[in-house]
Amino acid sequence: MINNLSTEEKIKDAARKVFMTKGFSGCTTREIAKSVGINVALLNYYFRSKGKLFELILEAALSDLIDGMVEVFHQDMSLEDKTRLIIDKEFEFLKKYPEFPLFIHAGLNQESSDTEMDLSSFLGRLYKTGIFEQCEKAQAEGKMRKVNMINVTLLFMSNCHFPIMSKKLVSGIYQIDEAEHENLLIAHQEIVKEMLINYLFPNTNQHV
Amino acid sequence: MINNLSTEEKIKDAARKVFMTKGFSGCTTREIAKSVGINVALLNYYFRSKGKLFELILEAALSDLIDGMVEVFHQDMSLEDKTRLIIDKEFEFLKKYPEFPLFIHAGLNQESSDTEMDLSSFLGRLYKTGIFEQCEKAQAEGKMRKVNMINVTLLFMSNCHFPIMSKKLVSGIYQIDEAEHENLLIAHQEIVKEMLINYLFPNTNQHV
DNA sequence: TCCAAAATTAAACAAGTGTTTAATTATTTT
DNA sequence: AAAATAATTAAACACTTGTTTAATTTTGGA
Repeated sequence: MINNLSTEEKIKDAARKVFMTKGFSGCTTREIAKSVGINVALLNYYFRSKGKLFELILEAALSDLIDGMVEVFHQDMSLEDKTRLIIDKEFEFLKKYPEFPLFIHAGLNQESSDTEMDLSSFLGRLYKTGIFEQCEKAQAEGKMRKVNMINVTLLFMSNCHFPIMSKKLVSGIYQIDEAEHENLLIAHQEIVKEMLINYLFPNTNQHV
Repeated sequence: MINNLSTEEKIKDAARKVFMTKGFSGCTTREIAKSVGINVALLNYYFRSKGKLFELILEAALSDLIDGMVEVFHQDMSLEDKTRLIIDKEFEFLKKYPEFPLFIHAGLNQESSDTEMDLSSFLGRLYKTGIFEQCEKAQAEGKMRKVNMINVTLLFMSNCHFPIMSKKLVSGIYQIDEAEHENLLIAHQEIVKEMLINYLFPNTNQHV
């Protein structure tokens, strides 16, 4: 049993990699098994089915997404600083794992399981950081624009996730190569930061 | 041959519907054929292979995307008005076809064909509208913020496409139902308009 | 050392996959 | 109306799919 967890973890790692790049129906269990160096039956021995394994990976990815936010929200800094930090961290993370957003949104639309995935637990984790109170207070004091928090979430995610997941479309239309697209993202990161801060905190309009 | 084009078109319509919701590897040729009421062989008779059919649908979808932009860019109005109009049109369109953005981006990452899809033709169609000159002029006159046009494109698409494609994630985390999400989008549409106009045209800062 | 439990495999299963072939029906042309 | 072409189908092909079964190997504790 010494290497037990290791095998299970190796399968999860391989599955994550394959599912992320090819999606649920875009790959086979044999492909995953092969990339670990094991038999297909062993995969089902640990995870019962392809669907169960996929759900596990998807749920873990979603958890990672929330973790990233929570880590920033939890800190003791101004909302402006949190805005900058979260955008920087998100861009940094997504550049490393560019398939992440597409995987999550396509994955949630995947009917791999009979029961819809329960995402309600994530809200509690966000609440516990106190970020909502901090925003509420700032809004009451007129320091932050009065925008519903779901809209705020949407603004952040839109402007961080989409630029990464649209790489093929954008670089295809504008005929730019890998390096140019990287520079595009670097510039965009600053644009997004300034735009969101200007919009959400209109009074604190000075540049950093 | 009287109903010839009709059958071909019926297959394309069905394929569009099925591919959009389930993706390339998420559906079967038999499923598409069945939904048209024809034999699988007939599908290949017209389109040679599943991959060819998919490419056709994807390319048409991309063309539609560009068409929507071109239609607005081509008109004789201020950049601010074009901004408002294009956001309104985009939201309206995407509410009708919410699978559209995910289909396009997942589709471009799909390796259904050996050759990468050529998107360079779309750039020409955008150029011919004169939108780039109009922006260049406005930027030279200090009326528009000096931002690379690719970044501008990214800002628009991010804030229009992402809110639609993230429906499952957002409504799942925040536990809101269909109707509430619809209201969320209505509010977001206005937020995006104001935010983008404020950012891109900082001098013309008064509200409409 | 021996044994039971766990880990791993080869092989098979039944169903589904994209695609093709050969035949049949419908339509157009002569 | 006959011949030729186009549209459509049933059936098969070869292969892949997720999953299971039964057997084998490895491992940990008595």
